[in-house]
Amino acid sequence: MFVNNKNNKRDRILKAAVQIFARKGFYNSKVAEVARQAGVADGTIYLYFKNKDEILISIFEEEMGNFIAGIKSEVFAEEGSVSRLKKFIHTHLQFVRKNPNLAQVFQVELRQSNRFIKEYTGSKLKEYLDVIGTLIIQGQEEGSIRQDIHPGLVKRALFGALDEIATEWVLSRGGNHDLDESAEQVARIFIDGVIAPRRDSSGG
Amino acid sequence: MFVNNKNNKRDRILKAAVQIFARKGFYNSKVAEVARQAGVADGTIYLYFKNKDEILISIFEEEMGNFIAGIKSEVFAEEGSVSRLKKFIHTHLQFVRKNPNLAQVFQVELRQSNRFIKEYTGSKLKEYLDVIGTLIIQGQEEGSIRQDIHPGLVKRALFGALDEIATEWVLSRGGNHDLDESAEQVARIFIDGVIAPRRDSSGG
Amino acid sequence: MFVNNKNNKRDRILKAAVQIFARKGFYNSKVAEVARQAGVADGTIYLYFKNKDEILISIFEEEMGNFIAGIKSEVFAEEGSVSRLKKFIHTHLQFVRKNPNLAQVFQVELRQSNRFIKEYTGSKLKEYLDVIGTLIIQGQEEGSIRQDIHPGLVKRALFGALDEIATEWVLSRGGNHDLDESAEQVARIFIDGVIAPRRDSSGG
Amino acid sequence: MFVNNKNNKRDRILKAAVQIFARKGFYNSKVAEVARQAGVADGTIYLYFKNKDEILISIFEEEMGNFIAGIKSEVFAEEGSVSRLKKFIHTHLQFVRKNPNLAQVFQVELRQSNRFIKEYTGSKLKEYLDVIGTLIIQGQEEGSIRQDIHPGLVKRALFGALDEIATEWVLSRGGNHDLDESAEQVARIFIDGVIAPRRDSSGG
DNA sequence: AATGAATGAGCCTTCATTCAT
DNA sequence: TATGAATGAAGGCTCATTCAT
Repeated sequence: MFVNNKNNKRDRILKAAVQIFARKGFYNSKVAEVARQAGVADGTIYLYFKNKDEILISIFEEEMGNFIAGIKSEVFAEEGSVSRLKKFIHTHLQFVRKNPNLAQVFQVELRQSNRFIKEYTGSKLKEYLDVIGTLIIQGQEEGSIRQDIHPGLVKRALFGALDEIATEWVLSRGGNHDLDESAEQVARIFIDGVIAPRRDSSGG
Repeated sequence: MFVNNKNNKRDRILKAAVQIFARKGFYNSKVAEVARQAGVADGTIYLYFKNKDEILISIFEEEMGNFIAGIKSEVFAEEGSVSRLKKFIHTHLQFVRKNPNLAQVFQVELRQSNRFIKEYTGSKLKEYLDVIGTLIIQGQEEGSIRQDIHPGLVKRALFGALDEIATEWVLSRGGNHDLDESAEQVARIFIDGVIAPRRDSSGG
Repeated sequence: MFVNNKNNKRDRILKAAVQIFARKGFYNSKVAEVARQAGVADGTIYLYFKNKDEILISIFEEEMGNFIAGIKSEVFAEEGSVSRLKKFIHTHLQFVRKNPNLAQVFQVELRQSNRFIKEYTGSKLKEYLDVIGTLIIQGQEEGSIRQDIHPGLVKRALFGALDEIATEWVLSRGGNHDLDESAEQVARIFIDGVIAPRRDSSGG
Repeated sequence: MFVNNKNNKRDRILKAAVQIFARKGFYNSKVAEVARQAGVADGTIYLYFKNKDEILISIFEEEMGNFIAGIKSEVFAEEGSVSRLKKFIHTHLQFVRKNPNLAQVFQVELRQSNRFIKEYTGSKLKEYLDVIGTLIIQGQEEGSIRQDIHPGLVKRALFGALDEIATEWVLSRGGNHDLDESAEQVARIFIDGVIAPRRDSSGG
């Protein structure tokens, strides 16, 4: 789908970087290692990326771009905001399950680049969070989601919850639990809350 | 108020490190800067900490220890699991608001230490998460929290949500929103869900 | 004359190290000084040598290799073990006279590297000592050298004597005596002994 | 004999230094280690010695002083220069055998102190070498030692030979040979030479 | 005289980046 | 475009020495 022969080498570098960064962490990965893994010379890296940080940013920008496009089409194929929210949650964690190295970089290593955190306000991250925000707003408009919560807050809360669950899964290398089941649970919590249903309320 | 004058110097180093790490990031902070800020010689640092990583770990271990003790006493002073859950959420974000530097270190810099992430399975972090877990289990026992959710999942989801909100607040230096209001919202979402109340259920 | 232009830089570093180590001593020489003297950057050193100790080891290994080859060809061009022994003694001290810096490193600085002394059982040093050992054995076989001395002991004793004389010469920067005359004397002592010839033995 | 209760602590430091220096080498021995081994505080060392080098110098000066006095009385109890020379050789190597730690420091570690080698012209070492020199001169005067060798050269050659043999013995921790037998051999070589006796010369 | 906590100068080594080929 | 040898700034850590107690 995104086969681009012209940027063959650039892609190889990016793939190599994902492997290395995931395995050793950003700060402990050497540019020379990425070059070796990609099968190019050290200097070649700098023909495609301004510096080490830019490799990380590019991984995020480009892979995240693909992922956002994908999750959007999945989510908006559903009908109704609540269904779409469920779909979002499942798709997010499925992506993690299917791309553990990339997820490791997203979850953990990305945060180790100061330039990323401090300077990169993150159009892509913002765009991703806004998918959630949009869902919430639409739900509020259609009446299926309560009015007294801020979309901007929900999107952070939901993203944080998914992120933490993904991080734990990634760090424990999937040992601890089933991500699909986790998705089910997160959906339940965010949609219906943790509170026990009030029996008497339906009695009238 | 500070009990131990003996560890005066150790404390000063720790406080200084929190400042410096928060301001410049762990990897961009020099040991010499921490020393200068603490008013000690470079070498003195190594009388109290084995290496730079150990300073970070110690910040976490010790401050987190205090915080956990504090939040536990606050939370368990409340009656009922739902009230306790609310209290937990508010206290977590209040702590962030009152200790922005420390929060910055917890939220962002701590994750830049490989030793922390890879080796430190984190008894303190686990202990903190288990406060939430315990609340959920007690709520399930007393019937106020639904049975079909896993405490282990809720604790991750709630911690992740709070963590993400705190991170955004810390990175935007509090510009974007009011953390107390955010706490209110998170409580609402986790307890009651985002779904709109079913009108007919109340039988009116 | 210098065969390999390729290892131009490695050679320059080695030459520079000999100069610096001889002048200031191994432990008081800074890698940066060697680099400056060699006209390369600090980091370049580490493209050719794993660490500071390895520079010292390499000096020994390579220069000693050349020297051993040279002294062997000189010595074995002579006829008869006694003549060969004389030649060995003279050649050893001539080398010292002609390469005072290198000799300084061999005599003094090399012994300051723990790795050298403790770990380096020294194939080259052993090889050198064995040149003497071989001479003695051959002399014993041909009857020109007495049977009641151990070649392994003679080689140590002779090497030690030459070494000490060289060290004194090196440390006094040649001021005290003429090395060729010293060689003559050492040959005399080791071959004929210090004892006065017995007059009556010649049978009058 | 040299029990000096006043300098109890100074002695303990010196003894400790011999142990530590012998075990780990001068440059790899820490002053703090010597202090611990001696059972004193780090700072106490500096009440008795100006700096680390001075400890080494003092070991040499003081132990060497004792040793020189001892070897002199042993040697000059003998009659005749040749016998005295033999006695010297045996006593030197016996001392090594009986004081391996001290010998290790003399043979190896002492050379690692630049101040020692460069600045310390070594009155004690000179005094020791002069014991040999005196023997040779007396032998030449009494006619038992040949006139055509320089006492100054012999003393260096003999000291170097003994030193090298001792060093090997010390580094191999005595495994390789018997020092008394070595002494016998060295005496034979230095007195009679390595050359085979000329049969016909005595034949008349 | 004794302590030992504190000092801080010093240096080896790493590694992101450059540039001549 | 591509190379990879060369660069050199930067910093964590050590340890001999000091000094207030």
